[in-house]
Amino acid sequence: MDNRKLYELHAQLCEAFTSPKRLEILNLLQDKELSVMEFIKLTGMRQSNISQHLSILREKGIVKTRREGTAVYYSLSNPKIIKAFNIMKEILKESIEEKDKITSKW
Amino acid sequence: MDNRKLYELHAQLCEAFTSPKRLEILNLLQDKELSVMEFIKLTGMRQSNISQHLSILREKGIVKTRREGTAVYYSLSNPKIIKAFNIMKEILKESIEEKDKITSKW
DNA sequence: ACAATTTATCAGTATATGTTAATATATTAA
DNA sequence: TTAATATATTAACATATACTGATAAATTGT
Repeated sequence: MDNRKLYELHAQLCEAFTSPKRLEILNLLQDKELSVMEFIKLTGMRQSNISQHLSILREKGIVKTRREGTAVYYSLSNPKIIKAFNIMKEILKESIEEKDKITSKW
Repeated sequence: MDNRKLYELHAQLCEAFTSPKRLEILNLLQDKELSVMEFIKLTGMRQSNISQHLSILREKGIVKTRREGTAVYYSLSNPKIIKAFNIMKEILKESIEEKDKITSKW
């Protein structure tokens, strides 16, 4: 595939991860599926807001859905995403440690 | 660290990766350092635009700089970011393959 | 068919982001 | 000090995003 096209897709994927709320949602989905009602109880977010965030994640193919009665259950399409998140968290940790090292010299 | 705070930081980091141009810049920095002039030659982007993108990457601690005369050389602060990118690319590849599988049934 | 429950969508508003052209700053050499 | 070169910053504009409250749609049980 053309590199420019790949950067475009990669960038569009990352847009999903620029919201703390969506990251919270994805972290809750690490090892289980959840319905919208369960998200509301666990996060305290508004129903419309949660549905919107889930809709964004679904559009991008990051989560998939399964209906059971009136409830819709969400789960990760590709659990590999957790691996990417863990690397990001390592980077954040190292970045914070680096900052601490510098400020501790003052 | 508080989870909410971590999601906030993680989200802010990912904002850096929502621009195809910044991803192109970071990919060029995979194994070498580059000056702004070199970026201009390699990408064809405008000088002000490249400086702005580099500024965003530097603010977020993703790249670091080294001055040599009038030239400023940019390089990755933490090469681990490439590992995260590679996982993302795998996910994109698998996502595309999945779509192909579905459409080939029609 | 109707009510209750759960989820999705819409309209409106506020805030954030990316791009360009112009200008400012920093460094070096003459 | 001045000119030349490389980089950074700014202002202006256009576009995109997030949130809320209200409403619509889907499913189930009576």
